[in-house]
Amino acid sequence: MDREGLLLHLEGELLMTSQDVILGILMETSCSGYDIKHKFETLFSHFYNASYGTIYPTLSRMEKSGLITKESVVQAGKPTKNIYTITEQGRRAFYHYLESELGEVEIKSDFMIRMYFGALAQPELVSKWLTEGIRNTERALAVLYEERERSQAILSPTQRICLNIGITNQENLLQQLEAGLSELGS
Amino acid sequence: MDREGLLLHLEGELLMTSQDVILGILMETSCSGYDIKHKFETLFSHFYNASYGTIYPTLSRMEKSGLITKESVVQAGKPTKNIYTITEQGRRAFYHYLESELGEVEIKSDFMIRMYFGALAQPELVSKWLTEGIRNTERALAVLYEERERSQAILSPTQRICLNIGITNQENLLQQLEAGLSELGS
DNA sequence: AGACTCATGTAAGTCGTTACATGATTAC
DNA sequence: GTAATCATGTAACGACTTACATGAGTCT
Repeated sequence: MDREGLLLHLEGELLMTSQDVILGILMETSCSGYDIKHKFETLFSHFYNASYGTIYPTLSRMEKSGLITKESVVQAGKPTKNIYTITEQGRRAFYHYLESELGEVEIKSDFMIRMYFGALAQPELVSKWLTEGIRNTERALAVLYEERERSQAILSPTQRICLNIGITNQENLLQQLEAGLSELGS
Repeated sequence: MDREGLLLHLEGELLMTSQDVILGILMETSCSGYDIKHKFETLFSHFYNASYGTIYPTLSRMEKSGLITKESVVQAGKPTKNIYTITEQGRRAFYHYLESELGEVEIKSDFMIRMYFGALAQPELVSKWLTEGIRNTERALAVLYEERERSQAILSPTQRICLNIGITNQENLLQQLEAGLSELGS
């Protein structure tokens, strides 16, 4: 009886975690936790982020489980840093992630939520949000433009797609926000 | 000594949570947990989501703290449902959220991460991701177009901005993905 | 004098997901 | 007969953020 019973959750989703992203970064070049955070804030900013409170404990855990190795580098005039390098086991773990099922986009946009409920707020508040949204988008675009300038020649084909998606998306967003602001202001 | 010490974290960020979004939904109309989930999957899908495992416990907590009231509605041929209605205290809490500082966009896109590391994957895998991405985007667009058809006339100005951003973003994404796929395929 | 960059880490707590548990009705 | 829709809820667990803690060097 019940031949299908007893824990049949073998196909659990196993979504992308910080560990997978860190493995990918270390596939390209060895990094410190600080370097990784910097990449999150520049290269990955429009599709991923994680705080130091995630990065450092994750790196420790990964070292313990043999996915990466640590090397302490003493520097003159700067704090000592820990450079992490991926191991063969780490590479296998990364390829395993690439073979796994594609996960959904997870997004929580406070700005869009406020826009949706904008009719319940005072018009000045909505204008403030739009102005702030425009400023944020311009800042994000500046980072992306700079990245394109700096690394266009060395980008892989898929990185170029990635960057194009980011840039066109932010440009579109900026245009919509500006149109919205002038529409509401009139 | 140390007159600035002793817990000076009075300006904690207090980011948007599910509770704020649920309050916003209930500002417009009373809903069951099931109805709220449905709204998340249609109206909010491209900028917010939450599972039943968040919605139901949040509704219970909100009722206990007096932000909403519950009414059980017995239905013929369907399960009994709990309809939640916002209270005056709940309205105040929502206005308080609207006055709070605008939070950053939180985004984790497995798809974009894979694109970024695409050079490390086999070309067929990348094509599969792109094809899947195109399918997902088309599905999202269909939902948005349908929403525009159904409710264009009754949308508030900011909801129209919201919908325009969603549609133009997805259209742009679709275009970029298709361009990317044909570029890689050749 | 103050701000920023470089650099690492922990502790407490929040927030949220997944899987489990149930079950009638309707549509194909 | 099988899938989808309608409907609610809990328990275990995982992932992540914030605040705290420290500190030298450089730039304005």
